[in-house]
Amino acid sequence: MEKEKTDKKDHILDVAERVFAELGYDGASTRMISGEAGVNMAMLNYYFGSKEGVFLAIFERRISTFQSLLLSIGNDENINPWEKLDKYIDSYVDRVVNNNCFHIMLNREISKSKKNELTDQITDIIMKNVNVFQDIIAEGIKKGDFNKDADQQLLVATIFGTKSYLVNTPHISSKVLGFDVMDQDNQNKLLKPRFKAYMKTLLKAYLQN
Amino acid sequence: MEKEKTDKKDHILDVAERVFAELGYDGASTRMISGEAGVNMAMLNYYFGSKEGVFLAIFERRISTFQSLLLSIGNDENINPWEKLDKYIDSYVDRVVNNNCFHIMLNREISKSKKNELTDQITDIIMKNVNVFQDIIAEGIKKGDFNKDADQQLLVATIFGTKSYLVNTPHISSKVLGFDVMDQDNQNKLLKPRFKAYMKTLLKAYLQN
DNA sequence: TTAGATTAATCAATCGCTTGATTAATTTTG
DNA sequence: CAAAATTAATCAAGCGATTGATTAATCTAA
Repeated sequence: MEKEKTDKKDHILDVAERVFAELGYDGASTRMISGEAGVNMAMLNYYFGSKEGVFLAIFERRISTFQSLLLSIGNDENINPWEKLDKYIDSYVDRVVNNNCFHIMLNREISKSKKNELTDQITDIIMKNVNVFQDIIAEGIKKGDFNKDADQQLLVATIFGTKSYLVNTPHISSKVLGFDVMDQDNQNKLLKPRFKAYMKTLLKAYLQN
Repeated sequence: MEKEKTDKKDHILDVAERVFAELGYDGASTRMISGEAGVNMAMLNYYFGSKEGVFLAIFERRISTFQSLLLSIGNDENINPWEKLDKYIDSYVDRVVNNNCFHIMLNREISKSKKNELTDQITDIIMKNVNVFQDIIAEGIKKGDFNKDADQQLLVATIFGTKSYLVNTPHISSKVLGFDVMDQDNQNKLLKPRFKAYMKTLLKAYLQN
């Protein structure tokens, strides 16, 4: 029973994540989510307290493991900055593409220019990921591996922005790339390897002395 | 009266653009927009027919001149691809940063993964801008100025994605850059020149043979 | 006077959420 | 063990509030 309960909650979160990504937080109604998940509407509030509670539950489910994964790369003292960069890119691309619905949802909320409790929470979490990346760059510059004139901050904008463009605006990026980036098969066979290779080449070109 | 009417409509669109950027299309109510604009709610429908009509009016007001500006750069036969790239970046950065509210609004809508009439219209317009950029790159590669191994498509993702990161997620980018990117003074003195210089350096590093 | 501009009042629809009741599962107790 | 008591899960119904939109009355200006 305990197992089934967890599965059901997980199922609701799966559906909610997709619907939020499709229609946005405001555009998605609790009736729609519960309907597509095949549960009574009151269950959302029973399990998660509120609509915002559902959103936060999706959030918490995704971030914890990802966070520690990236940190372990950043703190690994046995590899040099170039290798760290490669590893970071590989892990980041895999994760972001696999959980694209979540990242679409995430980005939509954080792009509201008016602050609120929710955006503040999201900002804090995202900044941790950003800091790991920035530390890698800073270390590489300090050690003399990377070009000291590189703009660390805007480089952050480039890696995370390029990802956002590909994942968060699928209608555009699909037209640009010539295949459906929302299709899981395309993601694994076409998008991921190409994105990784491109990003490494780009960073190498910019960061090398 | 005719003049005043135009001014009033423009004022409504200014307010609506900002409110849409702050709260998203769904999150912004017609009551809120009319309230902040100081007009009766029914005026929105009187002038623009519907909430979506307001949104589209904002859209039409912004795109036409921008479109032809970029096209004139792309079609200029008196300058080489490198110069075109520089000009494109300058114009694009200026425009996007100046009209950041509009672009936040724009990006939020296009990042809904579920298609609708609105997203289709937006997609078409955006693709025109993208195509101008891509033509410049393709021309440069063809002429031998740019590295033929460059990934044209992902380069599109990088320039537009980097911009999105800086402009559309101001809470994040402000923390990364260390100043408020929504402040107009910071935009002109700090963000624009730095963004332009960085983008040119980055593209040069990646595209040079 | 009259067409256009503006208003307050109102519409039906939908929103998130709560309720009270019912069923299913678990625990307690004799 | 089995009856009783308790808890958890699920449901249909409906709440008040808000949404975008419309109406009809009023006002303004040429």
